[in-house]
Amino acid sequence: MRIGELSRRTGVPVPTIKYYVREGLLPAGELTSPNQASYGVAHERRLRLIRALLDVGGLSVAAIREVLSAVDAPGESVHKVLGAAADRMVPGYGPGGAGADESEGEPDAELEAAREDVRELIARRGWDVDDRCPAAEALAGAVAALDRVGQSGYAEVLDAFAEAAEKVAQADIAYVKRRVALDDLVESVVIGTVVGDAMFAALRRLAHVDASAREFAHIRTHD
Amino acid sequence: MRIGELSRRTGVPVPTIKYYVREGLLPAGELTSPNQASYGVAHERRLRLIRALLDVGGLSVAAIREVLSAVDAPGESVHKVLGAAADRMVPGYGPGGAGADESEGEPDAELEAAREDVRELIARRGWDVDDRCPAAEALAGAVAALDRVGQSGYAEVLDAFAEAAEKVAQADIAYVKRRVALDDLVESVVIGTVVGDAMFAALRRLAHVDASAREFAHIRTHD
DNA sequence: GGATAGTGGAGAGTGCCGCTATCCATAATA
DNA sequence: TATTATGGATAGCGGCACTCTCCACTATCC
Repeated sequence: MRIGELSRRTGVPVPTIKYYVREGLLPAGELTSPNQASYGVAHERRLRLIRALLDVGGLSVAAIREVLSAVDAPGESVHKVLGAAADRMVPGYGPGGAGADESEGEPDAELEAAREDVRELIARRGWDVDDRCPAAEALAGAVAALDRVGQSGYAEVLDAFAEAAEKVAQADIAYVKRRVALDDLVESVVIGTVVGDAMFAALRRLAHVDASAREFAHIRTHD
Repeated sequence: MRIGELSRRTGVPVPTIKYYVREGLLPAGELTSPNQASYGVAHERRLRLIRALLDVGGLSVAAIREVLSAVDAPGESVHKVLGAAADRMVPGYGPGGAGADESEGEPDAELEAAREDVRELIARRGWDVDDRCPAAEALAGAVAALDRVGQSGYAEVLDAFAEAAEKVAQADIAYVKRRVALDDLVESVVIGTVVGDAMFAALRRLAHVDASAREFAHIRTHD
């Protein structure tokens, strides 16, 4: 298959495919002559993955490159590869911490308190995770943001959220064990993680609307 | 309080505050003389909300403007205001549909099938929800993406996700009913929705890491 | 064999977005 | 009085995800 057909089958414009190749998201086609290359189903599959990560997951091109390099890294334990991929999927991941500058400056009391909350939560649930991994940092960042905005009481729901997250993670793992071959495992987890976030967020919104219809239909706002 | 102090208390640079005022995210300060204005705690609060929506929620400035205009709209039923706000918090929300062009072109079989799945799910759960609202469209978009990437079997987990989402939504509502005054209700729901998404995503990742340690510690990848 | 369309590769350009810099006349502060 | 801060407005910047343009060449159709 040449680039034009790859473009037709995926709906991605030819120049965009070339751009992805340049950016290292997609391997180049196999050259059959100096200016002729052929692409296979692996390219098509990878291209669809890229678009899903981009359009549904909202990852940046740089983040996708990182994630894919973890997907393609060979010969480690699955747990380690999954961890490496997961780290790179948290929004705001980058070399040297969770997006913000941090290093020097005032101590940031909310963030420190939030980190402590997160450590306690992890201990309470008996999770075998590093409390300084990107996901834990992201969680602390969210809790700190609630604090700063005067909704610190919202931390009360953390345990209910964690309970639900465990259930969801169990469903994720069960699906992967049931249906996915080892070769595709990491890729499946990546796509499941990223578009699963979007799915869950949408479902939560639907559940909110439903609950709000029952609770707030006849109550009016201020003003 | 003048703009400098507002800046110091929130950590937002003065030019950025001016920019938010220009963009209609933040009301202007009350003028005390031709070039002197005073800001109150309401401004500080609103500014922190903006930063949380921007930094943690990843909303665009345009989306924040939309959401805030729903927050400030007076005199409707709470349910309607919440619905309006919720609609605007869906990633990719905009005038005329879910981000993509759609109108004309090929029918997009995956998306249609996914919409049908979503309708069935909503019926199955007995949710009192419009199946064409932005959240339902976003869900269909995610399901369609899974389909396109060859993970259509992932729809098997939809019910488990929905179950968990209901639990989370119940916790959200319980929190709001317990702790929030009517005046702050919409704002609290907005912040809870947006940073709750980030919290849940982080928790799911932590639960994944924990589960993966148990399941995949000794299995190696391909290559 | 000749016309037309498509190709790989690479650099430059585009449009949007969230700021940031600069300027100015005026006002607060030391 | 000298310095610093302010409101308001316009212009510029850096990053990002493309998209355009150009070129010599190749494939394909008649």
